[in-house]
Amino acid sequence: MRPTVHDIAAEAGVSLATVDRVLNNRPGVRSVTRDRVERAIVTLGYVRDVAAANLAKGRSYPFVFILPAGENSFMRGLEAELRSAMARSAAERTNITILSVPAFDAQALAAALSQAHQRRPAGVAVVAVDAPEVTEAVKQLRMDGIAVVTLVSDLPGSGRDHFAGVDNIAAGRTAGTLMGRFLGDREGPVAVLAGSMLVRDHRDRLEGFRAVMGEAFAGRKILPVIEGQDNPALVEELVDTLLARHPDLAGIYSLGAGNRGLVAALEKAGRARTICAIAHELTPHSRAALLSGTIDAVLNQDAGHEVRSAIRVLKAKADGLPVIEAQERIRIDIFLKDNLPIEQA
Amino acid sequence: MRPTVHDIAAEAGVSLATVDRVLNNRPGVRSVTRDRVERAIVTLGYVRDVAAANLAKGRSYPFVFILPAGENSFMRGLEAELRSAMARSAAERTNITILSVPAFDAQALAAALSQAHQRRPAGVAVVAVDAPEVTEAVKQLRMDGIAVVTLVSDLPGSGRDHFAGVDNIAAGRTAGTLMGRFLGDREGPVAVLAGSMLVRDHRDRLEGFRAVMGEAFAGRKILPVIEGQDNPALVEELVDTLLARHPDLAGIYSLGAGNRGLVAALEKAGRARTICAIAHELTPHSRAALLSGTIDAVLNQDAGHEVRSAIRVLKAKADGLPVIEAQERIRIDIFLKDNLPIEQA
DNA sequence: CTGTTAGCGCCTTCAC
DNA sequence: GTGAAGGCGCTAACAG
Repeated sequence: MRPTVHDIAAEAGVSLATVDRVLNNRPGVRSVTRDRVERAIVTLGYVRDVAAANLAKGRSYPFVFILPAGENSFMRGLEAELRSAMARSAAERTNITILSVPAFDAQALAAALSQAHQRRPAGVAVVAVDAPEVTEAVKQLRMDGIAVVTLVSDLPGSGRDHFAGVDNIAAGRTAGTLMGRFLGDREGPVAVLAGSMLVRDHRDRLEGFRAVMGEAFAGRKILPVIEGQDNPALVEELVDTLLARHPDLAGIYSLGAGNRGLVAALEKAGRARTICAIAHELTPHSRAALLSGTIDAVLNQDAGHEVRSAIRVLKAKADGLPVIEAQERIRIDIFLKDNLPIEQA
Repeated sequence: MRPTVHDIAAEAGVSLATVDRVLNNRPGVRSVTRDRVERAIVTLGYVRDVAAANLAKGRSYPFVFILPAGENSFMRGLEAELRSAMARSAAERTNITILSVPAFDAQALAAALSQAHQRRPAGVAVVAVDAPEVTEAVKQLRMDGIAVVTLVSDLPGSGRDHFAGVDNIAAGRTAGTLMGRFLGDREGPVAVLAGSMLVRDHRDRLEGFRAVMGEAFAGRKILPVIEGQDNPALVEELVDTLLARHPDLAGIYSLGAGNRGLVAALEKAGRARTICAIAHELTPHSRAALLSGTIDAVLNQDAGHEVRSAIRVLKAKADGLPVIEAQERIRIDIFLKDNLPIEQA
């Protein structure tokens, strides 16, 4: 049987209360006594039963999650994952509130952050827009000891505790390698379609993509970036124009959302099979387009992992515990039509 | 505050013990009483606190894991993951024993299974070899109410409770699509290198690969399968011969282990960059080869996920609880040099 | 059939 | 500074 607090108390010749004080390094123990207890802990190889500790504490963690509103399927999927995490919140002793803000709107986001602040939560997770007022709002939270995790899109320089999202430079590089190799010797330029250069994740993907294309496929021409605001209708319009203007277009890298518009435009023009399309985020639409062959590859970040990681990290930070960064790293999934995961209910 | 057993007892006008009996559907409750309790559970929206239940039960789960011995990096990585799960076993109330058997040896595996049987564990996880004596041994375990999960390589028809591994037909298909697209118009045949046709996972990958090549890249010639027994030295020898015989070889799909040998042979022959190589399992060797460009893509199954999933499923089966199959599905990861995960310590 | 009681391992008053 | 006692939510004897 593994040792318990009783065993330590016996071994050290003190009471349970004292052991507990040492365990949670609370004040009120002479350092001699503390030493004795710590020695007992080591010799017995004691490991605290976290479940029992939480049970006794009855602690719960109030968190606020701030997500962009709108039709964006990825974000709606993320919200669904969050809601299913909330369903488990009884068991996990977490208490989550969702705040919704217009996409790409720094002002609104900053306001939401201070609204979150007023609730005095133990932690906040936010899909960041890279702007000074947002950075400032995050700093305010941190100054009040509230843990902050950026989700999906980062905000470096804000002092956030952690970023729960993928390495978007690497994601852009991955897209570049796939594009270059899938195209092979085929002639023609490649277009890049982004949501907005206001968010860090899109900027990073672009940087990675351009870097690889420059290094490994230097002969390939990259057209200027098109910004579709993650809005399917706008994306469709822009791609219509693009296709009309470039009859020799060989590939499109869509690094943001709104892929419904991309797919519609490609199919309408009858160029779904001839243009190599690489997009981000597995949604019902991108999945269908992958299966039909309109999209050739989808890079994905697992929203469920991101949400669960954010919650784990917020808990750890709230308790002042260390985070094993390597363990919280979110992978860049590559999906072809052949390795699609089973559709969830 | 969420409702507890006390609240239910009060609401239903019974004692704690009765509530507990209903909760764990143990016998000894009149159906009228049972109904009353169940109604209380629903009206109060009660959710059992699993942590507290486990604490009270003090239950622990003795499991046996049977793994192939040998140098195979993937299997050693799997074992490492298992050992780190064992390190957490205090917290998870699990008690794991590892049994090691020679690879691809059905006799030895069957013997190990009955050795595991004698320990009367709550569950057994096994990397299966597809042979009648193994199937029989698994059936024996199941007949004694011991849960059995196959790990990495499946054993259909054995009545195992669950398979913790990837869909290897899909993995083979994925490799096929990547190979076909990476090669593009480039001429030349493709070779397939397997470990052994005795294990199900290798057979399945081959099937998927051939299917896609036949459907989508029908012009491409596939050479007869080479079996390297997952042994680097043997693989190197076989690939040496292969390369000598086929100066026009365009690609190699290595669907088993022993990739050290493959990499050595390709580099020795100076054909590392001209032949498109796709392999399985991310190990220190395949990672290095991916970075150097000798291997073009690696398909991976996350050994950590597999181990943790196997343990979760064994626990659930041991408790007679249902398993959400979709949630235990193991993904097929695709790695290029650009999206390699950070190296773990 | 049903209820009482005493823990599981830990934390938290409140005395001393 | 330290200790004793009670309780977190649930389960498991053991009585009735």
